[in-house]
Amino acid sequence: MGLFRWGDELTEKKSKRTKQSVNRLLIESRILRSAEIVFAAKGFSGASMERIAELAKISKQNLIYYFPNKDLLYKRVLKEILDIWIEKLSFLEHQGASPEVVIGSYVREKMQISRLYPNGSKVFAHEIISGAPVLKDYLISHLKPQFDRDVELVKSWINKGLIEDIDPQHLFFTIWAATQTYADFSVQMEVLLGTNQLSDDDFKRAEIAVTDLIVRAIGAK
Amino acid sequence: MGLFRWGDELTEKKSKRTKQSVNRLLIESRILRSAEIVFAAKGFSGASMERIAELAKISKQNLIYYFPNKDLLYKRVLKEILDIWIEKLSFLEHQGASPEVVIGSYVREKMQISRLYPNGSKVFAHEIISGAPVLKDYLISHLKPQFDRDVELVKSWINKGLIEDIDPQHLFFTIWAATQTYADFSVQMEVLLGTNQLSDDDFKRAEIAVTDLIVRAIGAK
DNA sequence: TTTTTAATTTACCAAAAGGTAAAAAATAAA
DNA sequence: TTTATTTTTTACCTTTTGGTAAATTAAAAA
Repeated sequence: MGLFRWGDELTEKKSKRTKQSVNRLLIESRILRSAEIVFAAKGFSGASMERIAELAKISKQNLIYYFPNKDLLYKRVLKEILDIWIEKLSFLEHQGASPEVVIGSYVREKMQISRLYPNGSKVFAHEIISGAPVLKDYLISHLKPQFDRDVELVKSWINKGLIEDIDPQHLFFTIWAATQTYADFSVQMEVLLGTNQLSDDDFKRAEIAVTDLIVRAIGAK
Repeated sequence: MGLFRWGDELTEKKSKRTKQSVNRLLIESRILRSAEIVFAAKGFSGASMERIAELAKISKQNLIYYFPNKDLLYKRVLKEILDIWIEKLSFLEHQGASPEVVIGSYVREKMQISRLYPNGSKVFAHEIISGAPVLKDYLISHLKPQFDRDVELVKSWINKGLIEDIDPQHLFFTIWAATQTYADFSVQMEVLLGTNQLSDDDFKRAEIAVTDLIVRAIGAK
């Protein structure tokens, strides 16, 4: 929670749960969902406050009442997806478990996030592709230390002979890419699989395919 | 060449190689390179003609003289990267070769494209993430048939017992994602690897890591 | 019921955007 | 050298954009 200082101020004014404040939270989350959709489709620069307001079914001026400017709204949307990742993607938690189990569950978790939060994932992708103008500091201060620790764990697996001698850093890059792509590039997949929208079944198959592939790639013994 | 009808008209007016027409080609390619950078950084909607012109060191009006509108310029940039992929990424060419060789060289080729044409790759990524408003038809008419053929080849490998029983479609998705990510998400990698820019050495290591990983994953025998 | 606070609407605005139109300058062809 | 063509510049124009300011309405607290 305290990880970010991004626009939380707005909602954190010691809310007693009045009818009004509940309604405010409702509207805010409707706005955030709309913003997520628009940012996912257009990136930060391409998104317009007008369009976000329209999707949220309020006026632009009213949107600005809830989120005084576009930057703040964008940061809040980014924060949401990062919080989800932090919550659900911890590598070190099951430190005792076997590599196969740890990596298997990590991959499955990330696949599920791609399915459940495709828009957040896309917003993140736009941000990184665009050079991470907003997130760079976060990547340095939070992601890198965790990454370094996770890499060490994989190295220890290699040293114990539990998995093949793989480059741990690039293993992570591949896992992230292979799972993230089910959110970001879903349109391409839909075309290639000849479907209108990736179904639960498509995702189930994808999850199995990717998990198997990665597990086989590390050569867990 | 005939694959696209996107703005080629401009350059295809039976050019005799006069000093002028050579200069024109020079300026056009300077513009295309600038456009690629701006589209890569901001996506279509976020890019401005003004900024592209500025990078190309001409006036906006002059830019419009060479490329009458933004759509056309965007399509030309997309066409460039697609042409490169078509030229360098043919799966069926070495049909006789072993799975390991075919997939290995495919992965290596795609990695090199990510290194040599990161901006084109990013423009493509923005386009797909945004729902492929421009490229959807192309994906259906050109990419899907090729994809289907490539999938059949992998299936035949499986049937002959040359590789593990893998879902071929998702294998391709993973290969694309794992290689593409070295263009699209390079900023994140730079942070995590603690470097300012991915070096040739980083790319060499990445190429080996990803190739090994995929080859091991298919369990080529 | 009156006063305070919160939410919404109305009215603007300056800057940036993608372009059009036409004149001026530079180059090539006759 | 004159004429035709290509390139560049200058001057505008409309629409969209993010945002301010203030008035109005709705709801909650005293």
